[in-house]
Amino acid sequence: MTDLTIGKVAREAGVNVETIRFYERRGLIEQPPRPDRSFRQYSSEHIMRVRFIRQAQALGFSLQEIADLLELRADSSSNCGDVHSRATAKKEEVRGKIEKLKRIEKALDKLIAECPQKGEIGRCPILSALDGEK
Amino acid sequence: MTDLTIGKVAREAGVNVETIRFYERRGLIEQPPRPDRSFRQYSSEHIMRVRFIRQAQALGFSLQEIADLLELRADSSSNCGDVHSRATAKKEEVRGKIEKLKRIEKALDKLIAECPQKGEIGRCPILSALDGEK
DNA sequence: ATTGACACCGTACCGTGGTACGGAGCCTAT
DNA sequence: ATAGGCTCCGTACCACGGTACGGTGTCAAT
Repeated sequence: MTDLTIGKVAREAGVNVETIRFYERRGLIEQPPRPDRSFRQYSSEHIMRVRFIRQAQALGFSLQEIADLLELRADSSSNCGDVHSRATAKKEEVRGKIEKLKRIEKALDKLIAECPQKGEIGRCPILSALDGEK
Repeated sequence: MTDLTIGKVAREAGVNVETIRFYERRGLIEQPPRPDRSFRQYSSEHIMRVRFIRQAQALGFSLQEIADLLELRADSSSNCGDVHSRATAKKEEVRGKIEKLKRIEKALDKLIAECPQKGEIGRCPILSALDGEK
């Protein structure tokens, strides 16, 4: 029951087997014991770990940033403020991306409004707008 | 004066020489004439083309999508509505990204609010939130 | 004992948008 | 004519987050 092979961990965590090995190479997952240098023997902790990674990814953290978070957690000299600042920085980054996308949305809106939706392509105001300028 | 080498085009358009050649390989830029198989001889049209690409990129279009736009423009049977629909689709895509980022921002906000900013890492509510669940 | 399913490993490949490298060729001015 | 600067080309490399491949090894059940 407790003999978790890589395939079971992958299924439980909803990822591919190769992804587990990939995370291991990246140092995101602890090396599981391997008696007789045979198959990796995982524990349920490992499943948690993979889920942690996926949850953090869903919040926009890169694998490197996730590695940093995991290192923080493992280091008893770190405290909650360290994590707080990581999260705040990420939030600011996300806000920045939103602002940028909003500007793009506005620009597209403007172009779309100018377009008559018919007429020859040569006079398309959208394409013309993309043409010149700096 | 009109002998535009690749370097001049690159400077005028604000990109690297390699980028021009890269765009050419991708079919985004017409092959310029090359008398005697010597250096590429560009026209000011080429500079416009590179600027078009960069403007479109700034609006979130991928190089493939830009290639499609350029093909539309070159095809006399296409009309302004085709471009309009491309722009509208892109806008929807951008809106979707904004929504996703907003959800991430909210989730981060929630976690940040829960964090006491001090205390041992083992009880960090942010890290705990990332741990379990599906 | 054999079969089938899984695990092992290194390495290559995917898409995205370029950048960098290195040896060769060419072109212009001195 | 020779030096410096630009161009030529193919190919490799970067980040990012995986995915795929192929040959071999292992394990459990029949």
